[in-house]
Amino acid sequence: MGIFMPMDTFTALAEPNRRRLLEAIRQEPCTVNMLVTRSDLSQPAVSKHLKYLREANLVVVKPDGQKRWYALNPTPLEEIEKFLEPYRQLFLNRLSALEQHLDLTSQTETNEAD
Amino acid sequence: MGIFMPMDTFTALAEPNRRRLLEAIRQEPCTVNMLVTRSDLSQPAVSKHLKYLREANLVVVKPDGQKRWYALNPTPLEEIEKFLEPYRQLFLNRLSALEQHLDLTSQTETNEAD
DNA sequence: TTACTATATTCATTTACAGTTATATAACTA
DNA sequence: TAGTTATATAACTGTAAATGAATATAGTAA
Repeated sequence: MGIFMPMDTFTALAEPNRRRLLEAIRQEPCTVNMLVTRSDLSQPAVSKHLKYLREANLVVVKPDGQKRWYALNPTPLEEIEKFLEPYRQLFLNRLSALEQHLDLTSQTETNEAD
Repeated sequence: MGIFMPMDTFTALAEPNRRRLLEAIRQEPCTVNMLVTRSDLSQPAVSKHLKYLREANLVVVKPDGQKRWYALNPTPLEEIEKFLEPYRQLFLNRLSALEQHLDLTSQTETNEAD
């Protein structure tokens, strides 16, 4: 009864099997059967995951006779990239925000004590 | 009575409210009440999301009297970063794998036709 | 002690989704 | 045409998790 909500990028990537399917598709366009063979999933399971990846716009399909070629559309991943960007600097110097905060705080307190 | 499975990084980030909480915590360490004020969530809701972020090891807590300071631990985000890396090149030249594949295919077919 | 503040947890309800089996559909082949 | 292949969908079951209300816990202050 609720309105239909297509799956977003983050949710689509939350499922490990979907990440593996996407990895396979990234390396080369795949038919459903190729993905069934290369995963340990049943054919309906693969089809259902592909449906979500389609909703998230992470893959595109090209029918070719009986087969349907699934190919990567990396564009939605930019959303993840953009989210991650402000954090990148942080885990590069590998110092937790709490440690940094405490360092800055004690620094400030030291300065104020001067 | 299944075994306890802590939430993984991808799943923790799949919830939009949790991403917003993490954004706030990234800018500066926050108490729960600060996060309640800055979000439109109830206190129990915030506490529950923080529990998941703790399980995913994305935040650390420092008790300070009644308050509990939540700070960012960016380390688990490297997992996302690592996953994203092979895709980055792809959405930089902004050409879907299917287009590339078709281009290469027609190129090859043209060559074969020669 | 009591009252108050900050935070966490429990409980009940609902929703989303993963996996399976069975079936439907469409394209191909003989 | 019938049979087979490739894929999708429906129905079902089980489980994780989102939400809200009520309660519990722990620290603080009087």
